[in-house]
Amino acid sequence: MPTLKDVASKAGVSIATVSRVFNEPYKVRPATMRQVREAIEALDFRPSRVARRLRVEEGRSHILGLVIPDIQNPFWADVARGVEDVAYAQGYALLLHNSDEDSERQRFCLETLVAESVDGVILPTVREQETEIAVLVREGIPVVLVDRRIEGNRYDTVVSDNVQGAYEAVSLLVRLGHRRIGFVGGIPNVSSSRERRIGYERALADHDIPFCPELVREGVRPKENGRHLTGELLRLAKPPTAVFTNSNLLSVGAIAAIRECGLRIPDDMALVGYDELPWGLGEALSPPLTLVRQPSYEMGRRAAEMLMRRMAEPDRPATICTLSPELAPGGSCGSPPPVCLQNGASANGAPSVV
Amino acid sequence: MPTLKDVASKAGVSIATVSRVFNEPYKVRPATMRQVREAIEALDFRPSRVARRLRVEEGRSHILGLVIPDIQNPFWADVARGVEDVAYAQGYALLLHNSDEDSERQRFCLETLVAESVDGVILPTVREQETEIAVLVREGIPVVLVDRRIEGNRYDTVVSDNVQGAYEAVSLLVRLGHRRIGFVGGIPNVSSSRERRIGYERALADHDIPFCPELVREGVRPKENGRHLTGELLRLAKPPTAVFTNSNLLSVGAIAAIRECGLRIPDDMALVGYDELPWGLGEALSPPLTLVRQPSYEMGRRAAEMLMRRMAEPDRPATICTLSPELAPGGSCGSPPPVCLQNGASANGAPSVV
DNA sequence: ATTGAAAATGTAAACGTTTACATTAAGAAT
DNA sequence: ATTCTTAATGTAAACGTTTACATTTTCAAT
Repeated sequence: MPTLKDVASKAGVSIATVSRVFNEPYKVRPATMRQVREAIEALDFRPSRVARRLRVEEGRSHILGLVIPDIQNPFWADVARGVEDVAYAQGYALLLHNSDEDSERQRFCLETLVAESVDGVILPTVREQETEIAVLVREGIPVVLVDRRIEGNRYDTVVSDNVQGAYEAVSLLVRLGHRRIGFVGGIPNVSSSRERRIGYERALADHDIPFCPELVREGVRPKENGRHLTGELLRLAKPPTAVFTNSNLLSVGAIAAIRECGLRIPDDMALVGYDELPWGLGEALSPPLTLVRQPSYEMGRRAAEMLMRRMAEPDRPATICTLSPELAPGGSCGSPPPVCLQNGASANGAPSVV
Repeated sequence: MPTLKDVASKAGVSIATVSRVFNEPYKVRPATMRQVREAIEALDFRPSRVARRLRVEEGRSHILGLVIPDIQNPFWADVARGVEDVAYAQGYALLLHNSDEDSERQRFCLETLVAESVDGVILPTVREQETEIAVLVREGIPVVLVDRRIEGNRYDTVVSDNVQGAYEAVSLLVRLGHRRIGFVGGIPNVSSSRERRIGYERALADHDIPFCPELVREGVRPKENGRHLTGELLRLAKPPTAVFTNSNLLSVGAIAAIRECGLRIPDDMALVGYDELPWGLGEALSPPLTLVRQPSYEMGRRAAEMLMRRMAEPDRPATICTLSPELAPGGSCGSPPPVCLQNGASANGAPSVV
């Protein structure tokens, strides 16, 4: 691998001049420029990003870190793709880690990112009151949270309006005549889950339906749980007539559970999910799955853009970017839904939309 | 960010000693060790991987590069996850890029990886007769190919047996009585696509069914094409009675096309796909999708392990690792299939299995 | 106590850049 | 021609490690 020195001696100049060709081209005379360019070409030289990173003041290493729970979840794959696309557009490389919702692994990821002196990090936190982020903060590495927020709003964050999304989903079911609506949720101590539950309860309250604790099931690990939790609901003495699942994976589990019980969707059990199934596969089901769609790719893009902006202006105040989810009607909730997208005052007291 | 120097002065030793605590602990006296450890603890010091990377001889930078066409495709997400898991287990970080099947973008990715002086790279090549890899080879950076091979077998490669997979899928359709079987394939100049077509033709030949060119459709970009290509087949004067789609995405498109034409699966049109749908969603369809399942996660794992091994022994001969695909029966091809998995001599002349 | 070998530690160079500063070259103004 | 100003280039230090080599310490053997 040729170095600055090689190029310099080949072109008959000093290494500083070669470096300038890359970083401050206006400072080098056209004639010299040409010589150097030739040498670079001849040797097929590309500067080492590693050496550069070591020398340059922070914020210019041109690497971004992304830590997500699991790249196999299409929601996160979308986010990752969004991030990568803007990174690529700006010449940034992307260091990817899967945290697996595991604090220990997350700690390792973040420490690695610090040790690699990345310019910035995008991550959904594992939990509320997260302490791991401190590592980044201490090093002055910009962070953007995505999908999940942390109380205090001290960090740039991109979320979608989970309260609203859940509110609309549940309201739809109510309008279709359901009064016993099951809630199948994920890890309760991440903000997105909690907010969806708030939306659920608020929708019930607004329609004068009493809240019934036994209809709420929340799972810690999202493995087999969609099926398991839904199964519990179905076996209740007085089972719900509709189920609202809180993530794509939970929806898939719920479908399996409902089928296992020999019930039919939507005749015996109505279903509304959260998050799109990959490739719009929800539409390929029969009946198609009604769900709340989050702009996942867009969330990734925004997060990356936000990060770039923060890197440029480290002192700007933290902003929360709230994107709107969208109710995508299918047949899984019963008779085709009437117009239902309420675009009004955001249902919760979410911080300013950017 | 504290440095070696800070730790050294705090512990009252030289930086070399501190460094040794990390790299050659047996060379430092227990008493000194303790002091240094305390200083490290107190300052929360973590060595800079960047500086380390600059100094250390190649092959120890502890970063791997992964370039895949698209992380949003669950097949690649699986592969990526497999790679990341073994990387994590060994303390490696992972630099991820999406090439988008685009040579230009792929070139950029590889150049970045070189500039980051990664220890090794895992990639499915964009095309046969790939020239971009030369960059890596010239720098002596180990490469492992995955899913697609390059003629000459000069590189470590992990593939699944595409000829066999396609052969079994088509044979199944034949056994179910189909004689006009459509072939919907992807980019023809990557090895996996070509091999699947070989399997298709071989199965036809072995069952004395004439090959019919009009039944073969191959698309370049996998966007809307599953639907488009299948549509073409359905509108033929003499349409096929069954369709074999070559990737998960193509299968989804085919389902859409078949429905659009008002046909029913499997009564009016039988369907066998390739690659699992995410989360086994193929099983949630009605009828469930019959498909050839590749061990995608395992392929990622193997590739990463192979890479580690090559990094350890740069001079070992290139090996091709061929994994077996598996026919996963569903209802989409008609009446439940009889026993069909042929485990015999591999159908093609694939190189030695590792 | 001395010696010597082995173990522990320190010193300093190197890795490939960037950049402040010093030096030289190039023109413009006299 | 001389001087001055500005532009172009060079020099060398720094970034935070690792490691060959030099030096010091330790301690068993005499």
